Amino acid sequence: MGPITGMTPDKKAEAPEAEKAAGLRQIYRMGSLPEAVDAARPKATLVDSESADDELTNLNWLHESTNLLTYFSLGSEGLPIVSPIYDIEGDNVPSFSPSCYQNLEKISATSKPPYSFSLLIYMAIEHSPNKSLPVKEIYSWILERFPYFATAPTGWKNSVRHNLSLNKCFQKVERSHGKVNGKGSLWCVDPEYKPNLIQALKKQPFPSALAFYTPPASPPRILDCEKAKPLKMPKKRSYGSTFNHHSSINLQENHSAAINTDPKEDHNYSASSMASQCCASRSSMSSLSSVDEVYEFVSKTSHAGSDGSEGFHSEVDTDIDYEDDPLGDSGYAAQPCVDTSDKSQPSKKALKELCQEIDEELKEAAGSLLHLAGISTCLGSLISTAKTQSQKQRKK
DNA sequence: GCAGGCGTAAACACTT
DNA sequence: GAAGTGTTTACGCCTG
Repeated sequence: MGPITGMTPDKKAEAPEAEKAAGLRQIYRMGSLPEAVDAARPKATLVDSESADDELTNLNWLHESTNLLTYFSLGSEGLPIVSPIYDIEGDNVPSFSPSCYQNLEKISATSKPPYSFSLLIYMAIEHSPNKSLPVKEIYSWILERFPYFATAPTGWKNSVRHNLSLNKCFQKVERSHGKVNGKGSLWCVDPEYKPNLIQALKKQPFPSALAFYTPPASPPRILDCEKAKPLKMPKKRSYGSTFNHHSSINLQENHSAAINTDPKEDHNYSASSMASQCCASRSSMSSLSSVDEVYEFVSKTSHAGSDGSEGFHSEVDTDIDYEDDPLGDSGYAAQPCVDTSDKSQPSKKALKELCQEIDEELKEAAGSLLHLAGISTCLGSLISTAKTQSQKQRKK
């Protein structure tokens, strides 16, 4: 049944692209940005004081880190084409300035993105407001972000579908009950494997992958894939094994994903990175304030505001039927697995669900705030370290 | 050298 | 019937 040709001419034709990609990776690693990112990545939960000190007092690291810091701006706008992952958890997440990816963008337009298909799919799904997308929209998202595929052989779509089918990380969910909205089903990320995907993202050369991943500030949202019974039983074979379920990081439990005490997982962070330093700062936020406290606070706030509060975007606001808005970002976002027949006469249950959704949104917002706080802490720490170091040098 | 992850191609069934 | 979608199998490359 399988191909006789194996690596086809297509594959061979891609070889130069692969070289480019390889070169690209080198570029990523050569640049100060990823190195800076690496430089500050914590290697373990707690770095021993000496090594920590070494890292912190290393001027090269500092230099690079400060270089890095000049790159990102809070609230910067625009989407770096090749690094959409920063946006995974929301549009308000601070991002690197697109300028720092200018060169990469140029390259990426013609070269293969350095993400595996599973990650691309993950990013696409996560980018959707409701964390679920039909295959077609996954194509669109990838095409939009990675123009490379516009000119790539159509086989990549096959690969996407292949990944969706095979990869345990992805679950097929029914579209809205009793409705037939075009072909195919919606696909979402299996929450169980989400941390693993995130971890896989961390391994990517793009610093923003980790630096600006906003850890879930709330318990896993009840998404379509969680509401709906997966259409199929866990059937998938090896692809999902990339992400050993048992060794996965529990981001909910320990939202400092970058900090992993499991030596087996440590290789994932073999190179310390600025990205996770930011995350570390974020994680160190636990010393600043308890996430739970924020949950509580936000929860209370949301309850207080749920009876008419405004100004906070809820998915419900954009509850446009996918049928009506097939191309819009909002479309499938809101409709899947929600019986639209309920909308005409919002029941208490519907209202409760709505409140819950707003609640979740607020919790996520809290996460973003914590995230910002982490970055702020990170910046503060770096600046003070820089000052200390420069003072020391002046004295010498 | 081996295993696992990944990308790719292809065949087939099913749905729209 | 065509096109899109989903599943499965097979193979080669790359990396640890």
